[in-house]
Amino acid sequence: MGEKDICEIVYVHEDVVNKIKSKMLEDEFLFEVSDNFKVFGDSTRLKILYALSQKELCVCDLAAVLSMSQSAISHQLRVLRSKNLVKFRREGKMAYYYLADEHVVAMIELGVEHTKEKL
Amino acid sequence: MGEKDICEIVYVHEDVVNKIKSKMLEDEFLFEVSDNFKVFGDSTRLKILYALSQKELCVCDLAAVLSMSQSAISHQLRVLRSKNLVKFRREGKMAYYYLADEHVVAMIELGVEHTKEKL
DNA sequence: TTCTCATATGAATACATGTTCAATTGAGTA
DNA sequence: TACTCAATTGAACATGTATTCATATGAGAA
Repeated sequence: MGEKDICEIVYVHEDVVNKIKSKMLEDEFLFEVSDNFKVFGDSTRLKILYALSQKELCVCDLAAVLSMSQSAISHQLRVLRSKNLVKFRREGKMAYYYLADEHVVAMIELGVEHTKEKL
Repeated sequence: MGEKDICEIVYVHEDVVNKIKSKMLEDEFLFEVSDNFKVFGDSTRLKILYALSQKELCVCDLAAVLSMSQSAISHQLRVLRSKNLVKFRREGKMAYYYLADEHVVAMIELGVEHTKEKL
């Protein structure tokens, strides 16, 4: 009886727990959702995304705008690419990055809104 | 000339960079926004929030629903409290937690929506 | 008071992650 | 070919953070 490391069934509201459990989304799915939020949870990446929401920019421009090293920016762009939040096109030696779609803008705007409201 | 650790001004699109720089939001503000996203960027916290969006629950119920230790849940609830995403009321020995406001629900829903669309 | 039990907390551990540094790639040019 | 330079990449380092374990708190019951 009772599961390890968890409070014993005896004093849990078993019916409520089961009901909520049945309503919960898949663990794997919620993990994915949180993983998506995580991308926006770093100020460097958020700045990059916000800058790109104004105009497509090359890596070097982004480095200048954020006052950070090209390498640091490039590493973060890699993350953003892997999450399909940004795309890029090559032009000569340069790589111009831009936001993948409108969802990204919507997400940023919601975050900005909610943060403003709490001031 | 040129800033340390940043690509030299010579090959940067100086005009573009300055324009974007002027349009950027305050560093401090964007840091705060990313910090807010970060709270949703952990699956345990997201699960807690999602569970609470169904019904207010005590710590022990949450532990049972998530199949995690009471201590782990309590630590995360502390984070959620500090970010004003959840509130709680005491009833005897128990502490019933519930979502602080509708913004939390809206945020979760947006995250869920965006994640679904990418499948 | 003493005991039980739901919750909270502090320290320690383990793991994840952002940045730097150095080296590499690859496109353009001489 | 050799050279330049924007961008990428890998390894190392430092920092952050989630969970566990042990303990403390504090309310209710005996």
